[in-house]
Amino acid sequence: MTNTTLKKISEMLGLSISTISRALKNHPDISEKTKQRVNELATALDYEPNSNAIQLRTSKSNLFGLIVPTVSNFFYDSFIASVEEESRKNNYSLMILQSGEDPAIEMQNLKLCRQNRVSGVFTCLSSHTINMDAFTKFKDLDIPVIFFDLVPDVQGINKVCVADVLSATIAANTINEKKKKKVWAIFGKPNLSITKRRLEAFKNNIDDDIITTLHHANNTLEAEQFTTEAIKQQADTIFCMSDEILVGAMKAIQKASLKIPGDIAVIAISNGFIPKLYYPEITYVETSGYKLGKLAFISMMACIAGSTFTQELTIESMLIEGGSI
Amino acid sequence: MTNTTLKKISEMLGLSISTISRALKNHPDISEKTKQRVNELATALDYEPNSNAIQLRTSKSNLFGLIVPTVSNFFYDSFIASVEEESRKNNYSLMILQSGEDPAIEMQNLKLCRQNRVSGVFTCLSSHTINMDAFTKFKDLDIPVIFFDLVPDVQGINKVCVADVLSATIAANTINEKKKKKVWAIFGKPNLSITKRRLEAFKNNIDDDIITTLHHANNTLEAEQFTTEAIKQQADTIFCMSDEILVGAMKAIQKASLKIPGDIAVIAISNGFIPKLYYPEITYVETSGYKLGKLAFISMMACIAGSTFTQELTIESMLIEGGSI
DNA sequence: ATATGTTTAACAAACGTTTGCGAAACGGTT
DNA sequence: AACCGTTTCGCAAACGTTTGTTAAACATAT
Repeated sequence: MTNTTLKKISEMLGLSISTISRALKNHPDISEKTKQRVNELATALDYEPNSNAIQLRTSKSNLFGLIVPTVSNFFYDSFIASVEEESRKNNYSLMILQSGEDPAIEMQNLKLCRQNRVSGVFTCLSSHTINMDAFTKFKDLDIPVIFFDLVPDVQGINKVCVADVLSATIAANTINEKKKKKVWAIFGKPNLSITKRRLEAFKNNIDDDIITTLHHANNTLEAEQFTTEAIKQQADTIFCMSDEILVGAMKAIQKASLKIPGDIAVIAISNGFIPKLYYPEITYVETSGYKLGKLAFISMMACIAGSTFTQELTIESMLIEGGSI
Repeated sequence: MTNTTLKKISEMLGLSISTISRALKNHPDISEKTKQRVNELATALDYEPNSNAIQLRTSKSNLFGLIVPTVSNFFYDSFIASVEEESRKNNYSLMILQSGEDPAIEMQNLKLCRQNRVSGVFTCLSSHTINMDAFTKFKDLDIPVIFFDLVPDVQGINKVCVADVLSATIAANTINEKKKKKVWAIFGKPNLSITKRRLEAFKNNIDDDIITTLHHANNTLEAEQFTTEAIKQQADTIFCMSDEILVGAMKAIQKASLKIPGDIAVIAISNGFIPKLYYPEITYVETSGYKLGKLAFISMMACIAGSTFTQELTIESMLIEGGSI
């Protein structure tokens, strides 16, 4: 079976194509009687407008691109879920692309976005991306770009991020209040700006009389090794900058059969899923991918609506108490 | 700045639009000299073909739709990651839609797929979907549909799923070999066919002399409650049909401070992410979303290539030993 | 009767491509 | 000089819409 088009309907009804088009859009030029005839036949034939034709004619695409290192990640998946939800509600579709931390694929994905004439793109830079040239094309074409999470350190672009400084500060203060003595703070890859900000804020806010050591783990396994070492050194608290780190830390703690928080306390910055898997649940400072998605969408809609000045938005974070400290 | 089009290039070069089009596609009718001139200007102007125009003209969309209850799920996210990867490699884009278990939204999403003239759709039915009428439209339009994971119980459609019977059988056999005495087997929602198949296979394969009780948990919390009860009843093994169940079970076990596998053994059917979060790692029968995605894509490409007969494919599962049983 | 206004609908161009067909331009053969 | 075969390119239609402009039909007022 072939798709029904305006032409098909017009021929069956002996009307012109433009009349059909206007009738379906409830244009005042068309009489009620014809509108009714058209609508009846249209629904009978299951007419569904061809998006490609519409987009070609109107040069409006109602499509957003979303580029992420990988979909399979406890932070990004909730971000995506959130943006998809809003997009659908606002009559947009979402084209999702993964860069897999590969700048070349990232370029290819950006090109795909342009070829599909997206109305805007949400993107999280892979850690290796440095060259921002690719994004100037979007500026030239007036296609809004919203950077989220790992945002580049340049001015004049739209960014939405979690409150790195605030969340690390909250974590530090919580440790202070609990009168801890010896803290191992484990951070992620040292070159990421997200890492730098969290580390800086943590260092600046942790009490001076607490013995604090700072570490960088590149992955879960390294986090586990650091934690094992921390246990040997009789640290009383582990701070984890991210879920990836937390998973490693917990592995080490379970392996050593330590009681939380009696033998050792744990506190993390997290999206919230992982901390709730353990008992007692881990106390964490929430950085919600879901909320970030909502914020990113709002920012996008502002751009679409014509807002010319760029903005840097931040979601607040708050402490979610488990029983781990 | 406005987009570069064939027309623009043709005017600047004093050639016709069709010549430009052919030159860019390396058509033999065009002389090498003109091809070179055209290509140079095209790259200089950053020409990027308008997908909408191409798709309109050729009525080929190079777009797949993917509908899933939610992106934010440890099985679906890896499935999506897998399909996206393959799609990109094969020059297709992916439009991702969430149904949120709501049949109405599911209908809306299917309509969106049709309006965007997708080349095919991957879909996982939300548990409440029963009416298959919506999918007959796709059959009428010759748009292939690949059902995955939770597939409907009807004939003549393309399905890819994990090997439910096999994986439950493997789990049962593992328990048999370990000479366990008292097993609590916790399954998911009773109305799902995936639940029925796993339950049936498990029941049929577990040794008769093992005291086995079967339970249905609708969510993680219920799984936790069942497990607490199991501990009270001194069960020596917990079988978890899914990650959702496993998370609940582990919560209860940690709460009771039991040693795995000494005090209680655990075995699950899982995608693999959750089992590796604990120490010892949980022994599980692998049902990989990633592999399922690959398989689904292969099935899709077969349809696209013109394969007319429908197929039901299954990925094999295998036991991944942790230290939990 | 003509003039004027209102309702209703058709015409045609445009969006950016692809592609079948026709036609210049050119060289080579008799 | 007439013919023919290539090479190289342009013309025009089509994909399915939207939308500005024009035009028929009819009613109302002078």
